[in-house]
Amino acid sequence: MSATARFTRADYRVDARTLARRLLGQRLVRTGGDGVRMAGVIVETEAYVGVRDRACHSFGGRRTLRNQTMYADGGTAYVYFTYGMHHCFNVVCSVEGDPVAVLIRALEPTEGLDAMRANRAASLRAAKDTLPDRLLCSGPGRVCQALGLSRADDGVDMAGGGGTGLHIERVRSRALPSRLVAVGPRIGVDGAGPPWAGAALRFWIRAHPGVSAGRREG
DNA sequence: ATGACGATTTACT
DNA sequence: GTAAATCGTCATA
Repeated sequence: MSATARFTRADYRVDARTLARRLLGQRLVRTGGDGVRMAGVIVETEAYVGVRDRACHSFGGRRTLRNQTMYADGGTAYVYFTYGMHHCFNVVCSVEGDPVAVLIRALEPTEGLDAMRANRAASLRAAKDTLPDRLLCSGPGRVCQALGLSRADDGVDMAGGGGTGLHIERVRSRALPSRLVAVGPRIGVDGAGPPWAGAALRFWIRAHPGVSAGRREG
């Protein structure tokens, strides 16, 4: 079997904007505790550029129990809990001590769809086994739910050789052509105010149906 | 000890 | 379109 190239430590040690752009079209792979492999192509990301970014958890050098993983080395998973019911999954980038990360907002699911559907349907009031593919991973909370990511995965090393159960596979050596990539303001950060609320730090594959609800234009 | 607040999603009028 | 759901974390007292 041919070894699929994984993103390495060096690949992750770049700035958030660069990584957010480069992750589009690459494959996120999650192996659950039961050995079930789930995967999807990353179709929407957001860059959180660090201490100067008012929308970023590490703004002003803030360092707490919740966000300390942002200060880890590039290639570390940062998973946090919000709104009392949802998790969000980020990939820490840059180097240790520089609290920068990329939020994974949406995937196009490609492997383990049954497991994802089971994970997602579990929380829906009307348990539907007919949940359409496009609703499996089209939003940051949905991504975590589908892949079974929680705070237990916070701090996991995605770049190490060992089977941490979470890594990114390089399915294209070149970045997506820019004509296929749309750029716009991040979602849900209005409270940060200008210029950060409106900064063009969200990246997505133009017109892709997997992008989070109502946000694929641009 | 207490109060306010989410990098969201779902359900409902 | 709007509003409810729901709770860990953090800042303030």
